[in-house]
Amino acid sequence: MSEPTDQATFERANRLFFRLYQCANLLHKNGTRALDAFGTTTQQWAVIGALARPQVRAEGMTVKDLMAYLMVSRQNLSAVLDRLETRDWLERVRDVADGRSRRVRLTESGIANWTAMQAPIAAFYAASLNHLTGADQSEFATLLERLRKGLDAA
Amino acid sequence: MSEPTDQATFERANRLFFRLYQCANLLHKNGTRALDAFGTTTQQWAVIGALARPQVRAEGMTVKDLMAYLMVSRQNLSAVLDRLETRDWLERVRDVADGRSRRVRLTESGIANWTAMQAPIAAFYAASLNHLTGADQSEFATLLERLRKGLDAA
DNA sequence: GCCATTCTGTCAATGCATTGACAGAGATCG
DNA sequence: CGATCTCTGTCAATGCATTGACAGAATGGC
Repeated sequence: MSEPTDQATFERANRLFFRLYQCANLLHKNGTRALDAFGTTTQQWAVIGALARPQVRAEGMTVKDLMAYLMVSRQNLSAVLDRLETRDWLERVRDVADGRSRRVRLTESGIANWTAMQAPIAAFYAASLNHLTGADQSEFATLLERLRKGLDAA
Repeated sequence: MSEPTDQATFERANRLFFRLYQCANLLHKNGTRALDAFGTTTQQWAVIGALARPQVRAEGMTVKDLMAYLMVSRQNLSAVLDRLETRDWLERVRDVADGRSRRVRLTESGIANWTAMQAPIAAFYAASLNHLTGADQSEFATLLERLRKGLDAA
């Protein structure tokens, strides 16, 4: 094996990012379609999923922490939270410890809907990961995490 | 090694898709930032990159083929093409073989800008892939391709 | 020639995502 | 107490992305 040329290195990276771009679009499109019955997008799915975690469910998360967790802007997150709050899936309550913060918490209705969404989500996962073994998926997640670190620094 | 439980399988998939979601957002944000000097987004970058390929550059691509290649909707692509056309980076010319089609082709200005963009793009690639070896990247691209097939079917 | 199909474009609605700027309320520190 | 910083929310602009619906022009089959 000889050293790859700069050109080959560039094209390899190009292929990688192009496929990432395609997968991201497909995730949004088909993920949202999978949750069509709930009128829920992948972004809302991510927000609810974050709030439904066992260690979070009871007390909720501050907006700041949710921003950091999802890595989206405050203005963007605010709009998504507004939509979910309007539907009564979550509520924003003042933090007793710090009056500036608001804790975002799933309502009972939100938890019920999240529970109901598990079946179509599992089906979506199964169909999407059809060509990937369990080991592939673990490796995949590791590579994504390394890429995330690099993208964060870039 | 025992068989993984359904719960573990679900959580592995969950982690995978969440990281994909994060990487996609970071790609858009930081990729666009890398091309800030050109006022070009990652989406426009993808379009120009498709049209700049050697086998395409001379004759251009039809809108239909570009849609299939990028896997985006006609209405979305149309707006992106409008912006690039306004900046005189590309042109839409009638296909001589089929009057319904229009061939989208880079202008000289578009090609010049694409050439100038190569350096910042290479720098972005290098920084983003800092934690990934060449072998990692090849493996990564393969996994993304398998996921794309699954997502397409889902 | 006529009809159906294809290719493209547009209009409208909705939602995601960024940035910059401004504001108010609460916390913190001197 | 007063200045500063933090957390949140909002307004505005821009761009990406989807869907559904309608329209016009060109092609192809019969």
